[in-house]
Amino acid sequence: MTKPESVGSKYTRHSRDDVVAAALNILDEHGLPDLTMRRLAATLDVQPSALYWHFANKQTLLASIADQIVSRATLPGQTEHEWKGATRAEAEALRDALLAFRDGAEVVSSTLALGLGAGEAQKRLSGAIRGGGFDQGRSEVAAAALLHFILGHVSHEQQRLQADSLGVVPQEHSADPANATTGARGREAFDFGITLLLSGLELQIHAGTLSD
Amino acid sequence: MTKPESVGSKYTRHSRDDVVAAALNILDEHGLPDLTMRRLAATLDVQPSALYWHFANKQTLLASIADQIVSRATLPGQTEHEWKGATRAEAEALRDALLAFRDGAEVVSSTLALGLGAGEAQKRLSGAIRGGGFDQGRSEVAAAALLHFILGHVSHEQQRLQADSLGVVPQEHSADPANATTGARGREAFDFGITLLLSGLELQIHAGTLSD
DNA sequence: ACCTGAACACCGTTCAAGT
DNA sequence: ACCTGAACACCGTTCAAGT
Repeated sequence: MTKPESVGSKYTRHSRDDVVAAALNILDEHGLPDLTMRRLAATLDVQPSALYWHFANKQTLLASIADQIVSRATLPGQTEHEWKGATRAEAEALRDALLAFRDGAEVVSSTLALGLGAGEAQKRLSGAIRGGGFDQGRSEVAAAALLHFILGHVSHEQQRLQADSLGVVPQEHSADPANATTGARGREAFDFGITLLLSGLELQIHAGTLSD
Repeated sequence: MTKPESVGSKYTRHSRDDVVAAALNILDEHGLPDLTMRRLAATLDVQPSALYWHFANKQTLLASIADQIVSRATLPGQTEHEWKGATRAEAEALRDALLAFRDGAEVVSSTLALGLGAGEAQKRLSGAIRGGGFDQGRSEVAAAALLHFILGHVSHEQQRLQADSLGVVPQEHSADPANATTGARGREAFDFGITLLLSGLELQIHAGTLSD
């Protein structure tokens, strides 16, 4: 499935999608630091320079990877009708999608400024928020705030996951009960942050200014 | 001032602080991608290997840089007495400190998992929040949420700053009025996000559960 | 206490040329 | 349409040895 058509050509040939799929594989199995152009080329039995026929540079490739990760964030039932529940569901789906790939949050974060990858995520969030009757501008700024929290939280979570697996545990930081953003408490802390933002946003319905 | 004592030795010698100061200089003038160990060594008129006497690795050096950036986040008047104002003031000070150095937010973010650099920031925030009567655990989780938003927002801001300066402006994303996290609207969007989190947190005072 | 010199094992990217 | 081969200009890190 990852392999190309292999029509009677002299050597293996790949499509753009093949490259992205192979990259996602390396990312999930070895992490972002190991996702190099040279290593990716090697797993495809190809010279590193061949990748530059498919992508202008590594940054562009990472953007495509981010797109794939975010696009896998699908809602389960879609049975939510009120905006808070709908927005929370989008946030949870996004968290799950980011957690599904090693270093997923960091990859998506790195493409945020380019409007790729994370752009789709922000659209979903702001769309759900708009269901609450907020205007376009407010919905987008609120969605950006949600997205920053989500990416930061999950990124933190994933950094710790791999720091712990490497045994690089400075002091008590690993199993510290006060550090509520890891492990089983990860989901709890995540929900708490989302709650703060959503209930704060709800108060804004009857407010006309951005200030307090 | 950056130069060492230069007591009659055969070549220039530097302290750990000299190295950090020079690194901060490179960071601010050329950005994080240009902050390499080799380049840093060159500006200090030293071999790259010399840096490894002062720091175990680049990660550790970045942590010290993050510490410096965060420690510069000082409050102006300290005239706030109620927790919301005090917490907002800490958040603003942190934002200013991050913006004071090119790629400052990204550097601090990258050290978040290690508990260095950003740890100091989280302590300040949770300390201010505790003034509202929240227990230790809640204050820390809330501070983490604030910190994730702050780092994500400023990081986004700084990424766009340098993307624009490089002329890499995909489509209308640069001056897009809908993109409310850049330029003059950056401060506004930042304050809005902080408001959402703080007012959401205020509602939690009379709530016993983490859920909605 | 702080640095040199030399090496190891890598990177991303370009570009003419091949099929 | 997709890839090779070869090169360019870099990286972070280690380690014995010097002063």
